[in-house]
This record gives sequence, structure tokens and C-alpha cells, in this order.
Amino acid sequence: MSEIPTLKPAGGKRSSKRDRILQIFLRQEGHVSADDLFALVRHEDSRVGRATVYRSLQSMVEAGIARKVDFGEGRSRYEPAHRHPRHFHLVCTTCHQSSEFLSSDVEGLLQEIAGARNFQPKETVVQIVGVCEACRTGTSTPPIDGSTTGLVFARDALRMAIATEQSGLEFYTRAAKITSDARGRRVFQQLALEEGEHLATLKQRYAELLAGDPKLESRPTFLFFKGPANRLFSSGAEELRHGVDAERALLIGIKCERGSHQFFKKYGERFEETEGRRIFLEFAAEERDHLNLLIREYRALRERRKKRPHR
Amino acid sequence: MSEIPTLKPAGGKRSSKRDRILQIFLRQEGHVSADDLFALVRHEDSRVGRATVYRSLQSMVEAGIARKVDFGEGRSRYEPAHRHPRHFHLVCTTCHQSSEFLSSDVEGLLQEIAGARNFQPKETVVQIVGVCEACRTGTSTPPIDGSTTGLVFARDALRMAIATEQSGLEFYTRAAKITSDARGRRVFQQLALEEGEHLATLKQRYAELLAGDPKLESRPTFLFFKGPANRLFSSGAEELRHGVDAERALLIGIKCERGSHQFFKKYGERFEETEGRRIFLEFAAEERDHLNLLIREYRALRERRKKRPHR
DNA sequence: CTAGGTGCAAATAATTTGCAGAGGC
DNA sequence: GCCTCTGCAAATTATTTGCACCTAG
Repeated sequence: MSEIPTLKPAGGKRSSKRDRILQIFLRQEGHVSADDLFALVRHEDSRVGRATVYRSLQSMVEAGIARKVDFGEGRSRYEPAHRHPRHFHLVCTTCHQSSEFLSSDVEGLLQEIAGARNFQPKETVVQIVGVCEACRTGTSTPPIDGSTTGLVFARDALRMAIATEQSGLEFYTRAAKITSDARGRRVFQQLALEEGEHLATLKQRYAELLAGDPKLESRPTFLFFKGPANRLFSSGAEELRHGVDAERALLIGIKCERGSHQFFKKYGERFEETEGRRIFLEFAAEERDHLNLLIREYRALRERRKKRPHR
Repeated sequence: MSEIPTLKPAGGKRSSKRDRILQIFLRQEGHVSADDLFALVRHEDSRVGRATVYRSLQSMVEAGIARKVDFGEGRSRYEPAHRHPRHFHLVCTTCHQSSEFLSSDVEGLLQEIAGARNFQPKETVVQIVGVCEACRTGTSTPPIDGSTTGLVFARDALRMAIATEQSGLEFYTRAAKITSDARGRRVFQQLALEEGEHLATLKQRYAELLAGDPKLESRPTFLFFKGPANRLFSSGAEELRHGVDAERALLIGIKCERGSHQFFKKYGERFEETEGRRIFLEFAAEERDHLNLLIREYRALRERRKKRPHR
């Protein structure tokens, strides 16, 4: 029964000033300081006081629309939180730009550590402070700041899903080839077909995403992960190489789909309402369907086996 | 040819005031704000100005004696850096205490990410902000703050070394049992003996460390790691279970010792002059000796084999 | 009408700086 | 005696608050 963030705080009045400030804040890219925002607002409406900007920012943070970040400059900066995943920062001390990234592995480790110390984490701050590529070499790689994070996050989520799907396809293709039990083979063939179709859908979606921004593909990675979901299917396929029966193949498939489902579900739930989140959750659902199919099939196989004991 | 931090900045004059401030700062535990320190200094010598404290802190940070930390309170805090490992923080928003920890895995991941983005890291800030155990449950676990970090770090380094040593001992004992080649067996026996002796030394040292502070053993973990060094020997021992010849066993041993040596060396070098650093580096040297012995033995074995080709 | 929103100016709070004088080398 | 350090007070910077006024519900 937690508070749902609204633009209108409980009992608050709609105010054109506050709306205007919010509107200007949301259209900014990157990380604005209170004073930056004040200047911007003043530019459009000179009858706004500095205090109002501060008060608006404060209520936006409370409402969950903005996040306060501190890059050690002696003043706070603010970034839009709405439809924008939580993330960490690379802070350049030379150009004072900051680029965003996320690592599921770092998040996981920090969570474990907090657990080990019986600490209830509310927020995690991770900053890599140093000199960015552009400042060091003169080369200008587009930084990942607030303006592009949403898209890049969606791109990386899709890449993750596509990679997993591809492993899954390989796994089921191989499993179908190996399985001698006719019905088991048909299940694997069906799953391979489904994965193939879904893979095509994902690739289509990836292409559409790229079409919206031609530079999107070349932007640096936002979402880093080496986590477990990554290698589930490929290690499953590895196991198949040793030669297994239908029952064993089904069990391996169940393990893979379960791991994959749980990872994508947990990861999707972790985020604000973003395209990336949607991709994760849809993919998790897909994996859950496969998981259920495999479990049903596994039970059926054992049932058949019970009736007709091993030859 | 980097600057060696001194108490006396180049061209600076020795000043009793500054010395006094430094002295008082270094004897503090935990994280002091500029004003805390000012109050403390005033307590002993009322003829000191606030500005002097600020200027001293600034030069201490430049000299590498102090580290500036920001817990988002709107003011900076300072912690002694001298003979004190770099670390991350758990920041409690209720009691405003902050506890220290370190994770070799998080450090490694962040380093990789910086590399992938061509970012030159100078410093990494990792904070888990939330509510500590004491504030949530009333139970008071001693926090790891500046006063105890050095000792706890040494304790954890020793624990890490002991665990690795124990895995090594198991590995060599098993290898000696398995190896049929007489000379190879003798090498493994010798190594097992050495590991056993060294293990005893480490345990002795651990006991001595604990004797200095009876509460030390019960303090929470400072150094978290699940890294590769952890499982090297145990996975090596696992491989032995499948039954291998002397040559293979030597190769596995080489892989283990090399990984272990590199990990401890890299990790030891990462730190300021602390007891923990010394433990890491000594252990790394030990592993390097074993590595060399194994390599020598491996070459000798191949030499013998060449002369007397496979039966 | 009334509670909350707003602008202005003044207050706070952390930190820095200008300057005259003190003190080590 | 020179040059840096030091204390004090004033300046600066980011942010908050008091208060009279305004405006939406």
C-alpha cells in the first residue's frame, strides 16, 4: 500500500508555476543543478523565484519524479527518475560531464553485502570518478546521459534477450536432434520453432528501435552483465554434448528456463516503467510458458514410463 | 617518479599548529567533519581559527594523509588515509554512522566497466545508503569504522590466505596420493608438507592477531570476495578426482598457483601500507615459490619422458 | 474563503579569501 | 628579514525560511 507518485501531492493545489518548472525539467537532458534549472525557467518566465525552483525540485524528489545526485561539486544535481532506470555514474573531473551505466552484477554483489551486514539498503551510490575518453583523447564518443539512457537501456535489454533466445534456440535444436523418444523430440522441435519465431520478433523489434535513432547501435554499453542468465543455455547445450536421454534433456531445459525466467523477472521488476522493463518482463513471461510446457512434458514422460517400465 | 606524500609540503614550513591539528585528526576514530575537528582542536588549544583547520585538512588531503568523503549531508567528512586501506561505505540515514567494507569483486567489475568505456578511473565511490542493523533491531553490532578497519582488514586477509592454503594442502595431499611417478609424488609430498607448515604459521599469526583484541573475531566481515582465487585449488582438487597422471597434476598445480599468486599480488599492491597488504604480498611470494618449483618439476618430467618414450 | 503556492529578501551553513600580523628558517 | 602560516572577519556559494501576498478549489 505504498504511495503512488503523482504530480499533485496529496492535498496540494495545481500550480501553473510548478507545472511549468516540471515541464522544463523533464525536457532537459543530463543532470541539471538547481541553478541551471532556475536559469532555464527564468528564460521562459522571468517572474519565478529561486526558492520556488528549489521547492519544486524538493517535491519532485519526494514524488519520485526526480532523483538528487551528488558529484561532489558542492551542489546537488537532479535527474529525471520517471520512466528512467536507476543507474550508476561515470563522472569526469575534467569536463564535468557524467555518463550513466548499470551493472546487474555489481547490484547483486552490493545486495549480498548489505544482507551479510544486516543492513537495509534504500539506495546505492556507485560512481567512477576520473577522466573520460573524450577529455583524454579528444575523440568524442557520445556519452550516455539522461537523454539517451531510456533508449540505450531498451537496446541492451533486447540484446540480452536476443542472446538468451539464441542460446535457447541452439539448445532446443540440439536436444531435438539427440532425443530418441518421439514425443519428447516433438516437444523440443516445437520449442525450437517457437524460439526461432520469437527470435525473429525480437530482431524485428531491435531493428525498429534502431530505425528511430541511427546512432543508437554505436552508443556505448549501458547495461553490463556477466551474470548467470548469460550462460545458462550454453552450458545446458554443453551438457547435451555428452549424450543424454529425453528425460535428462527435459530436466536440463527446465533448469535453463527456470533460471532464465527468474533472472529476467527479477531484473524487470527492478526498474521503473521503461521500455527496457517491458522487454524484460515480456521475455520472462515467454520463458515461463516454455518452463511450464517442459514441466508438463516431463511429468507426462514419467507417467508413460511408469506404465511401461524400462524394457 | 610520483610525489611521495610528506607531512611537510614542498617549500612549506613546519608549523606547530598544523602538526597539532594533524595529530588530533589522526587520533580520531571514524569520519570527522571539518567542524568536528575544529571543535576538538579548540578544546585543546583555543587559539586556533576555523580557517586554519580547513586549510590543514586541504593540505592533508593533497598530501594523501586524509581522504574527503561525502555522505550527502551537505558537508564533507574526512577519514585518515594513512596505513588504511581504500574502502566503500554503508551509510545509515538514521544514526548517521557509517561502516566500512570492501569487495574485490565489485572493484574488479568497476574496473572492467571503466575499461569498456575507455574511462580512466581516479577514484571509485560506492555507498550503500539505508538503515543499519543497530537502528532497525536495537541490537548493537560493532560497526567497522576507521578505528578498527586496519585490524579487521588484516584479519580478513589472513582468513583469505588460510582458506587458500587449506585448499592447497588438500590439493597436494590428494595429488601425492594419486601420482604414480615416484619423483612427481615426492614433489607433491614436499609441497603438501610446506603448505601444512605455512598453514600452521598463518594460524599462529591469526591467533596472535586475535590476542590483541578479543572482540576482533566477532566483528563483521570487511573484505568480501567470491573471486577466482577462492575456488582455484578446490576446483583443481575436483579435477584430480577424475584420476590424472603426474604431468596433468603438475599442470593443474601450476594453474592454481599461478592464479593464486597473481590474485594475491595484484590485491596486495592495491593497498596502502597496511598489515593486510603485507599479508597479501607475503602470501603471493609463497605462491610464486611453489609455482616455480612446480614449473621446474614439470620441465624435468618432460625431459625424462623424452629420453624414455612412452612404454 | 482558505490552505497551500509564490516571490522577495533575509537567514543559515559550509567553506573560502583578504589582509595584517606572527613565527619559523 | 623573508616567506609562509595564522587568525579574524568579511565574502562567497548553495540552500532554506519568514512573511506578506496570491490563487485555485
